[in-house]
Amino acid sequence: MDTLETRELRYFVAVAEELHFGRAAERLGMAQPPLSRAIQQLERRLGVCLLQRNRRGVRLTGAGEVLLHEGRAALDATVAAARRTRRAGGADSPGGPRNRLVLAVKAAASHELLRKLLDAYAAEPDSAEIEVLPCGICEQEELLRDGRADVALMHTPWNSLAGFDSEALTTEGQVAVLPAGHPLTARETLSLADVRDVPDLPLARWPTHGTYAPGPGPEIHNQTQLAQLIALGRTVAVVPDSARSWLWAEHTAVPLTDAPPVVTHIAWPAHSRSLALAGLVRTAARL
Amino acid sequence: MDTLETRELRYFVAVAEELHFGRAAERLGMAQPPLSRAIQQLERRLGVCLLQRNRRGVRLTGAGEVLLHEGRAALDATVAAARRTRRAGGADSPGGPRNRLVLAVKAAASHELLRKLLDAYAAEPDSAEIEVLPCGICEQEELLRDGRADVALMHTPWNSLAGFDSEALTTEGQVAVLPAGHPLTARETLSLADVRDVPDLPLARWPTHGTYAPGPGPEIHNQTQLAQLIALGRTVAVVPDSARSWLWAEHTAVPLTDAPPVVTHIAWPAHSRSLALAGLVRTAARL
DNA sequence: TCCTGTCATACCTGCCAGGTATCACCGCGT
DNA sequence: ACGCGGTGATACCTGGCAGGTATGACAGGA
Repeated sequence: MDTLETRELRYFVAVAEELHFGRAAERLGMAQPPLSRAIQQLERRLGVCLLQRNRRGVRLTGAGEVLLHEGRAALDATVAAARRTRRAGGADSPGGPRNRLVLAVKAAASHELLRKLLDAYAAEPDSAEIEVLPCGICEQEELLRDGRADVALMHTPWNSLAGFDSEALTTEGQVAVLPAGHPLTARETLSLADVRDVPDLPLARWPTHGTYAPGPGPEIHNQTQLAQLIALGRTVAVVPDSARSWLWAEHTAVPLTDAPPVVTHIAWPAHSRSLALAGLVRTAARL
Repeated sequence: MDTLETRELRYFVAVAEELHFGRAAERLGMAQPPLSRAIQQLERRLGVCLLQRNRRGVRLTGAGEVLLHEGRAALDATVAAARRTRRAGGADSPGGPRNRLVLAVKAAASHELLRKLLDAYAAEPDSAEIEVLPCGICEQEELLRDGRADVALMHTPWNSLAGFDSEALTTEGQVAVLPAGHPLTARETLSLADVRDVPDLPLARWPTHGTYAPGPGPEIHNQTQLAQLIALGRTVAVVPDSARSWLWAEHTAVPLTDAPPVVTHIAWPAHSRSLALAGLVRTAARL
């Protein structure tokens, strides 16, 4: 009577994202009419108008926006359930599942810490196998939510810890990375204002949740690309202290006095009850 | 292909909870054979054995336990989606939905704070209507998760904030509530050890998530009952400072030196994006 | 005014969810 | 040893609904 089926949520989210029945149907691999009908049924069952059909496109109502957000969360939870169940599948005897844990890490971030963590955890008795899943800049939240990962290393203020349990591991300052020999490298320290408006060196832009903030600087996709652009004297970047480990000879790092500190956390879905995860977190907290 | 339907999750959770196909089918209002078949299909689709069918009952495998936990979370998320969408339904124009917020509060806890919060929020411009939903001792988490409530007042260390966003509002100490005239009331302060083992006054037990820890003291269901039992000289209780407001003449409160402080939080689902909620939280943080 | 793009309607069909009847199997009493 | 009760699995059928095709209604633009 009043329970939404996953299928209906999938359909609605597709339509709400495309704002176009035809394209949504194509994306779902079905014809448009049954999709229209399914959405109508959904609206009737909920007793709520979700979409405002003006000829020439579709708009979300307030209730539609709510269902889009809540429905996405619910869909994530269901695919996470399927994935985690499959993952737990191989080992079976209730005694020793010998779980695998998938750990999501921003590529090249917190490398030292990660190495220490993996070594320390492997030395524990009964440690599970850890699969390291390298991911993009802000992808960890999504990976945890949809079950592709069980635990992640996150970095505030870039990642949001909302909805996860977490434990802070380390705090570090940030540095400006400049081309070696640039006039600013003569200074002992810099402020954010100093590097934000260098005329010849626009500040590099990282994607936040897949999109780039507008600005003059180049759009950076990975660390190597960034290193190269800095070495070529085309840009300047603000990165955590620990990034010094991958700097080149053509780079110079200058500490920033007023950049927000970067805190590395280990984070996991709040409802998690895995013993292996608990062990990993305990190990991390002791580092 | 690989997406779990809500129906399948409902079925599996029922079987996993009952550990009995017949009873689960009855609970679901269906016959047993289709249920058996549905679970088999689920196992085949996931490629995982979820249940160990020993004649004479059923047991969960490791993967089954994972799916039970994750599936419950996913089901909660879907019913929450439906409920919140319905609730957002009445008002429609994208401009002013005039939302209602449902606020879950442990009955009689933080009464003063709640009054101040409601008054302050009502005085705000554009404040939404707040429906106060009184609930049991540890029910708030469940209400938030399945969408019956949008926001709650919680009290650590009793409530867990895992999976929610929250803002701490007040901190208070705890007091021991004794029958007036009891020898211990002569003391200025007490320690937990003092009240834990009073021979004639066993410590009252509150339910935690629906179950009572074992112990000698009486099982308390509500505050009136507790007040009466203390007044009759049958038990002693440890309660937050603010509970002094409902004490009787036959009660005496003595501060405890080593009880953990009680922190009142306002908490809400981490992914919430409601403007009305944001306003309420802002008001609360300013109190 | 036609044409185009959009969503809704009408109607049909095949599949699958669910029901009934029954089986296979085990434990347990006598 | 034998039947009996209780368990989950199998076989088979059927109705409803998900999904497809064809087409309509309607708005906006040239």
